[in-house]
Amino acid sequence: MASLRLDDQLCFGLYSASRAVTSLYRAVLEDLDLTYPQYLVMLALWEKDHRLVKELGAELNLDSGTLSPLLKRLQTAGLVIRNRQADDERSVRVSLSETGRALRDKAQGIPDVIGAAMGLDDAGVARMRAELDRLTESVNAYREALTPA
Amino acid sequence: MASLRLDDQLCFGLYSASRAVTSLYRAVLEDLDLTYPQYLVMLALWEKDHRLVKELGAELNLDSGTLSPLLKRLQTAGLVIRNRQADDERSVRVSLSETGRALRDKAQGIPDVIGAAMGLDDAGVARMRAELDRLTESVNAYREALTPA
DNA sequence: CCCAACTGAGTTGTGCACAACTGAATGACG
DNA sequence: CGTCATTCAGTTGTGCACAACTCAGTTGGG
Repeated sequence: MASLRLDDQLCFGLYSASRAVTSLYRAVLEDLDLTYPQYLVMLALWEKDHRLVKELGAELNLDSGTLSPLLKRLQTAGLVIRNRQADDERSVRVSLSETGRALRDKAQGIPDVIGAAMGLDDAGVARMRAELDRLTESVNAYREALTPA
Repeated sequence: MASLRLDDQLCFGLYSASRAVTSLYRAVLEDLDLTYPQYLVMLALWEKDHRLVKELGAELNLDSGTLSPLLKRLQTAGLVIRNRQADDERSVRVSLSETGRALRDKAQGIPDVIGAAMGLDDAGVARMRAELDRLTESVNAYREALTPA
């Protein structure tokens, strides 16, 4: 029987760590005028441009309720362009603008800064990453079993 | 030189894990009509009742901008009571109502459910918790060095 | 061919997080 | 003692996250 003590709970550690990292990103991303979720979208697009909103949602696990306004803000900032697909008018393709592509240079140093802040070597990062992925998968599977799909 | 690839980044793993766990809590806490941050406040109060808003903020790392409306909602729900301190009119003490204290019984089983969903034994939880705490501390120290306090 | 079911993006409403601010209460100090 | 800085809770405004919904577009079955 696990206790209700705050200190014992892994979830609170996770929640704290996630907020600490987001807070560091806030400071680091100030230069680029991006929020952390916006940065994640840019990362996805720098890796592979011209994606459907649906594809971005699948990669980042975000629904249209989060992505639509976020992408609208990125478009207003001049970083991305949105076009309805001709062959399927329901879909919207998101592409980097020239400015958006250029911003990648300014972002080059960010992963190293974050890595340094975490104080982990490559092996430590890889191990923790693997553990977190396993935990995410386990928790999601459990939740999906609860919620009748 | 770390890459800008989304898959490589520990931060994204952390972000995903945190959201997955919160999502599971959403399902589990539905019965109690609590959100996850509200549940954290209740945990803190079940552990030690009659706390100042400032103390809750220090324990949960939340400022008044988050806590004030959250506590107002808990009060509206009849779970807590807020009183200005007589000896220092700036401070507000938060106490459990009878209903709030009673809710603890309904919450007893939650940690075990979450533990089961994570699929970790006690040692695994303890180890991960320790790693996350170390990471949080490291990241916060780094960020505080960046931001001229 | 038609229509019912489904899909994809967007909107609305709620509740965090957090920065920046307000305003009252307290404390420090010259 | 007066005043100036600090402290504490609360408010305002922005941006996620997510549920629930809308609505146009597409698809599949009869």
